[in-house]
Amino acid sequence: MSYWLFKTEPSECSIDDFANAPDTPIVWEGVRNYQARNMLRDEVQKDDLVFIYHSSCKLIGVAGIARVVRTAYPDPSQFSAASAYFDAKSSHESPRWVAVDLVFVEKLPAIIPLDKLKSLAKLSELPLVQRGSRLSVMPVTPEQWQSILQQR
DNA sequence: GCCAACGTTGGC
DNA sequence: GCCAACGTTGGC
Repeated sequence: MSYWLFKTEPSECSIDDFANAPDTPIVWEGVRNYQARNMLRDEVQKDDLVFIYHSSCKLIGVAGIARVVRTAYPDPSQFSAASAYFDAKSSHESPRWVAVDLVFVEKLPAIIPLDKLKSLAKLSELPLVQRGSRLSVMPVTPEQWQSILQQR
């Protein structure tokens, strides 16, 4: 069992979308970066736990926790011309992008803000707080996971 | 395979 | 909205 952190813009998909549909899998689609894709495809396993991180919004930080219920499969949005995530260079025969499904686990009582995460020495190796890092899917070590959870 | 130009991310 | 940093594209 591994831990992850996934970034999302809450205007697109927020922890409340999970909380409002606690038994409905959320399709985590739209990852369009190869490094992130490779982790989704090759490493994210069923029952892994995921911090849901809100970016590009007023209150930036870790908002809650979700659990993986379906491992990587072809991201449907890449085939949909109407989707913002449409990729004309992908094909059903050889899909370029993958999605996973997540379900709600927990909404944190308060967002753990990015400032706080940056101030924690134990998180210095977490790509999220490293200069220039833009990874939208990243691994979290058990120690980092506990360190973040302690900020609740 | 190099690398300039362009596009995207995401905090501020 | 700005812009630094990074990623991708495509001509050569």
